[in-house]
Amino acid sequence: MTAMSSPSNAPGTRERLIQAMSNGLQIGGFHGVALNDLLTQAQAPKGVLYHHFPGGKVDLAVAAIRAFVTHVKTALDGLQATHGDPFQVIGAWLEQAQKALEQGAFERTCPLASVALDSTAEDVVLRQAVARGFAEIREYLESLLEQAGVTGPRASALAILLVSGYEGALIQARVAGSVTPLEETSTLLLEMLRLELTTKVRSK
Amino acid sequence: MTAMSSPSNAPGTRERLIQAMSNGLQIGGFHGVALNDLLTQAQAPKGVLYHHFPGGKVDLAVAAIRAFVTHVKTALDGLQATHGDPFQVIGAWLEQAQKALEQGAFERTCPLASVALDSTAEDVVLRQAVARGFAEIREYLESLLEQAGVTGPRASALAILLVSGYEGALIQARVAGSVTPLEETSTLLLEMLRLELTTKVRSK
DNA sequence: TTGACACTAGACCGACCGGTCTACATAATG
DNA sequence: CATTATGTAGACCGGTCGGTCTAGTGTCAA
Repeated sequence: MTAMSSPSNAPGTRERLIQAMSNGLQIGGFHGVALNDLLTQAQAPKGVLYHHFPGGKVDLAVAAIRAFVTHVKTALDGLQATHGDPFQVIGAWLEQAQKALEQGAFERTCPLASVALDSTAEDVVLRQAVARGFAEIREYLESLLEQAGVTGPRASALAILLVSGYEGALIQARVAGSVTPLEETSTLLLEMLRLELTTKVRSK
Repeated sequence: MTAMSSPSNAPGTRERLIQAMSNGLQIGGFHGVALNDLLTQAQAPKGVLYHHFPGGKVDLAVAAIRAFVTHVKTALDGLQATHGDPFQVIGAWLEQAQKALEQGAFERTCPLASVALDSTAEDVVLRQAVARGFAEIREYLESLLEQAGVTGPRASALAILLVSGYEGALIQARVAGSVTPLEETSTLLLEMLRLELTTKVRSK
């Protein structure tokens, strides 16, 4: 193995490329982001991209999606460490999303969503990566809800709703240039969750 | 005025272009769709596009967005005519969306969402068109809920949630290649709505 | 030392994109 | 009939895209 670089070292070129692609996907989507821009942003020449990602743009995008999902799960892990109650974890997650939205001036959305929408049926690998990402996040939320006493199928349905509401709210917030859609959606989502949890606790 | 063509006549070239762009936006998004493809699809040469839409691609997309929103509102009007209860109208709307999703083999999504995500901050007109479209749909749902006795602010919040859930569910359904996300989301959304309406009726 | 290998580096290319341009058909208007 | 509006038609262009190619660099192992 080479002296340095591969996994876990400096901000390695490979990682910078992934980071740049992640940014690009959040801002402009898969078709909207130009490879040359990413390379400029990552201070890297063309060849290095082809070296690390033989599959080119698609390959890099898949890596960025994977990295993003990992990032989300890590963030949720962190929240889980500071908040005992699953309900509070989800509340904190939505709150955090709102702050991120404001900080990003409403230009950053979920890369999963953007890739999901501007990919066509031919982009099989891209779609699969997104599908898997969503599934992982849903599973995480699902297990969180189950910890709070919600039964399997119900937890699964609620996890889907949480993701639906979150993604849909981000879309509306972006074009409106306002946090209101996310705010209102979060409030109602949490309201519903609270209702669910108290009911479940009663029946426990 | 010319003998024929302008508004409401044959399937006019202009309308065919709008229709093609609408398809394109639903399938590949703004950046994902090629003008040449649209022209082939609409059996029209380049010049005719420039004639009808001096602003080019953006102009055409705005028209397609407008047309789509009108189409949605018309569809809701139709549902309202056959279903007296606002709750049933929304239920029928979600059901219809599910059928459309299956018929389109999960490739057609809401053009509002796709444009919202693959447009950047520079695409002002595009963003505004989408923002207005979302606002109009929300207002429609809001008035529907108010008819059912929900008070203003609450109706507004619920309208936002409905759109959020709907859009987010479509995204998940698309990449999953399954109606399940939309099914589950719809069920929970309607459940919440029913709870809301019975509560309101009681307090009426 | 030297060969192999991982990585960096950027010039280059064909394809395609959106946009512009000029030419033509049709038909209402004077 | 001539004129002008409106709409149809497609060749053409500059710019940019993603992808490929060849060359250079540093560091291991033999």
